[in-house]
Amino acid sequence: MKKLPAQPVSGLMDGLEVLRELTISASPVSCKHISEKLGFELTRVNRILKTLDYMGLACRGPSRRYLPGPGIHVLAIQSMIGSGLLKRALPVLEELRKYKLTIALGVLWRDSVSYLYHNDLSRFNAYDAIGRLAVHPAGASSIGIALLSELEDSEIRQIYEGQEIAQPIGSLESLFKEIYKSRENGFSSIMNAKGNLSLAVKLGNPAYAGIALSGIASDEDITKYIKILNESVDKIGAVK
Amino acid sequence: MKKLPAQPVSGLMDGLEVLRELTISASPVSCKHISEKLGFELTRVNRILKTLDYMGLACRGPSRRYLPGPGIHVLAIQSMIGSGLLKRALPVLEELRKYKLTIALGVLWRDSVSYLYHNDLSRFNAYDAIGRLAVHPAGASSIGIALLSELEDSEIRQIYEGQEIAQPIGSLESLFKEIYKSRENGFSSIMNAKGNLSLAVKLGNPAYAGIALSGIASDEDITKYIKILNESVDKIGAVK
DNA sequence: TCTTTTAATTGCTATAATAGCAATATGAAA
DNA sequence: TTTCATATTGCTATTATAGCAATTAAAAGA
Repeated sequence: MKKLPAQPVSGLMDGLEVLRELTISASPVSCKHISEKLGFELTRVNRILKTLDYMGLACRGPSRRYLPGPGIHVLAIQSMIGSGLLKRALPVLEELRKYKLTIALGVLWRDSVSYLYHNDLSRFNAYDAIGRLAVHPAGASSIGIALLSELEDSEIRQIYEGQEIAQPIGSLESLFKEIYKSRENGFSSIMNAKGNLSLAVKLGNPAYAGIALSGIASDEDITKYIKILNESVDKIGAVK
Repeated sequence: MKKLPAQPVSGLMDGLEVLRELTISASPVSCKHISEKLGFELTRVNRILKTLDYMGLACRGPSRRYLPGPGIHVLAIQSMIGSGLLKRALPVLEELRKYKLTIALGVLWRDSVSYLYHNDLSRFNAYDAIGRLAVHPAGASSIGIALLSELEDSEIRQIYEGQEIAQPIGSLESLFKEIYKSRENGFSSIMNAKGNLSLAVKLGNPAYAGIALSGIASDEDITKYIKILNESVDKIGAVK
């Protein structure tokens, strides 16, 4: 982890954390919820939300809860431009459709994975796969496990302090077991309720995203798919 | 414009402005450039950039200039999820391809328009149109003019203070002439070097984006296209 | 409809962060 | 190697902030 600068701008750090929580919440959220989720003092959360509201990045909805405001469209597009990941990754991910598996690209923030691309059994064209932007618990996602495995144990414990852990993992102990396996293997592997596997590898060093193939029969040789995923990582990384 | 809250978080406001400038810059930028562009004190810009660096949202490149860091991918995906605009707009924009015109969706920030979607003469499928994420001077864009027309004259003057104004507009006086026309018409109309028209309307109230059709022959009846654009706006607005 | 409960919002002020000047350090350019 | 331009940091007076508690505003319940 990078060293904290001598005079960090704490309003920027905390403010962005609050904004992120807004963006990945499926419904409007209360000051109280954010305060508890992020461990921030209630008044501070309120002041941040009112500042985001002023900037157009949040707005107060019914029941005095907050949701993203119209300014989020502007920030989203600007961030996508600055990121350039969509442009680089799309052709590579589209190429993976030939395997008829589910393809995903996602990122981790705290205990959640956000998907930029998710192509269920490769059935969709790119814009449907992109349009399936969604958030899932990190513990229930092979990408989530892969990316959590890059964090320090203490940081992981802090993230999950006071949080429930989603099925199928169910406990912090089980989560760590999966994380340790991922560290050892260099990829993560999760089996779903149907007995199929989801395999994920990390993108970037240090990792900022993960890509996954899932729907793999559990008796198949997974080394083939790990190789395919790692080649995709190399291609995405190489594209200008 | 919304009222400034009693205790705004100034680090969040200024910090996000700096981040935006990073995201839309085609190459790494210096502290000095950002200071002059945004009118911020140099040391403050440096502190903000160091904080963004710490957060992973910026990193220091060669020649001590800054560019977006790997964390921008995470913020980009989260913002896109919180925005939901891509999912809503894509089907509507794809429908417009039947007119064989150039289709665009973009947003305004300061003197720049950022395009989420830009489909040159409708030739591309969605993912190429999305992948053409780019930034252009607002004054050279029909979407830019349409969105600038929503701002107060004083705010526009402040944005362009000390900035050069891109061709074909060329001067602040010409820019205001186009803006006044857009306010009067309820849409903006720009003619390019080839004598074709670009028409844009605003999306959202207050507007947060614009959509445009361009490559229209200057002798065509534009009311047809204005109607089409306004219908598209209604469709995008209506989709959940 | 009225009362109670919950939580957002704001007043207030001691504390800590910050703004920003100027000095220093670091690369880039000559 | 020297010079120049700009990033970075030291320093401190000033201002913003943190956060408690009071007040206000909804939501929920009777």
